[in-house]
Amino acid sequence: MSATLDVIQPAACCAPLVREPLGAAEADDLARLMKALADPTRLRLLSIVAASDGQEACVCDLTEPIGLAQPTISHHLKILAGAGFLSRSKRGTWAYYALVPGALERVSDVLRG
Amino acid sequence: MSATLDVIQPAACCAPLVREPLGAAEADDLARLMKALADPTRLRLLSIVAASDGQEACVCDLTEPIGLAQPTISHHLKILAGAGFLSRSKRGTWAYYALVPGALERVSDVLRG
DNA sequence: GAAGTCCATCGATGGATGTCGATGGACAGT
DNA sequence: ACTGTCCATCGACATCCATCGATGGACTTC
Repeated sequence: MSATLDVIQPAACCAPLVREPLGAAEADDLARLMKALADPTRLRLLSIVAASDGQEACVCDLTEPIGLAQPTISHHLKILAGAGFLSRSKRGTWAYYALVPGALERVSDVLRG
Repeated sequence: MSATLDVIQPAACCAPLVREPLGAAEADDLARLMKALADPTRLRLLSIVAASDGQEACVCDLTEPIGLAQPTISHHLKILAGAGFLSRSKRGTWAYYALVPGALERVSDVLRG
């Protein structure tokens, strides 16, 4: 099986959604992006990263405020990165996750007319 | 148990998300809204309704273009209505689902800075 | 009232998903 | 080398969820 969620989508997707009916393939792509955002833990992770200095944070800064086990945090961060909302860069022992500029805005645009 | 998804949320929710860290309760509310949008069938239903005349459509018009069984369509429509994105009004034998004005825009606003 | 259409609910089922403990690799400091 | 910290992967488990067939209520038309 191997997940296949490592394929990074550019995090745009489709037409405005309320203009004309979505095709099945477009709906699939958009739903995959929305699924990444449809979890309270991931939303909190996104907002913490976004509010951090330079809009990035290392995993060690994220584990405690969320209050879940470290593997769980890693799991959610991987999903957010796989959907194109976060980018990962390792510096020394630490892994820093940063907000990808424009990714959230592109999803936001699809939701408006 | 009894579902408890019939409690209709006003479909707004919280602060801009990238300004300051979301609290656990706010994240829960927002995630519930995003979950309703995180399914390809529901996204297609929303877009068909939005593109229809008067931004409303009856179930009979939705079953065929989606290509799923009628109970499945009803199930998804109930979820969208429960999240405040659609409203239901019965006229004669038909049940019409209409887009709730501003509901999608409010979610869209949370995603922007 | 009988027959037919529209639709919601119910029960069942297979698959996806969130969570964790255990483990191991990579790196820094002693 | 040894120890300790940071983090990703793995395997397991419990729960949620999308889908369907069957059923029944509500309404229209004959």
